[in-house]
Amino acid sequence: EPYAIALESDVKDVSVRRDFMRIHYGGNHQSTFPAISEENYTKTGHRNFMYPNLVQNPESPMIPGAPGLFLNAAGRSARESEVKWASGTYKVLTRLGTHDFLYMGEYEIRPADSLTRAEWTDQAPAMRNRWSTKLAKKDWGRITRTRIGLRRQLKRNPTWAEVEAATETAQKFTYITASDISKAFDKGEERLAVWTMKCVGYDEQFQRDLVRQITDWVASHFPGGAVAF
DNA sequence: AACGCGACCAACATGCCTAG
DNA sequence: CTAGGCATGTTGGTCGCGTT
Repeated sequence: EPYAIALESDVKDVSVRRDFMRIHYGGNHQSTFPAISEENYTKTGHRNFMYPNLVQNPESPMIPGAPGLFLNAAGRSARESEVKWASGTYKVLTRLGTHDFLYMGEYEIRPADSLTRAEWTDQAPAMRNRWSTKLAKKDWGRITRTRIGLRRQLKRNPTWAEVEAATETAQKFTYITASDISKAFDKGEERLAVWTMKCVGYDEQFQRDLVRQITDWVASHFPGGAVAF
């Protein structure tokens, strides 16, 4: 099932920093799906980038061409949620470590069944912890917090319409803690939505450009030389 | 004591978007 | 056109814990 890539490994295995990607291809240096300006799109011809990290997405591809899974707290399954990432392919660069994003290939991202309760509890504590604390704190955790808050009030699972209605109000359910969230996932009341990531191509020219540019970039930013990129 | 690892915390800047 | 706010985050530091 992995996509076969015919590119010499000393080119294929060269990873880059987000700072470098921001400067050469645009987008902010944090987002998983950074928005790319028209200007940068015109310049590079690329605007579909995806930068998963392995803590929140332990099933991200780690080897170019390999398939993977992308997780998201959508409050409902990927099949039920609004259509995202349906058109076109994405250049996936997985964060393998600090300053270490590696191009995996061109990926199609398609809805799948949500993570089961068992699949959640089998995950590493660091992964579950990360999701719980982020969902408690971040704006994008609001749907999950709302569902948990409503479940408490109603003594039953809220409908999607009820969740949507609640997000129209000022109530952001910030009193729902990371521990509350963690318990809700442990009980299977909340589940992470899942998308499959399938490699359908590999942009050799893109990777060759990265290698060529990163060499110059690192040389100019780290004149000492002995800095991993 | 030293070391490695993970958890945790706070600082961080820049491109992009939206409101005016 | 400009100003301000936002971004499923990254980074580097500290701390606690268990191992060497």
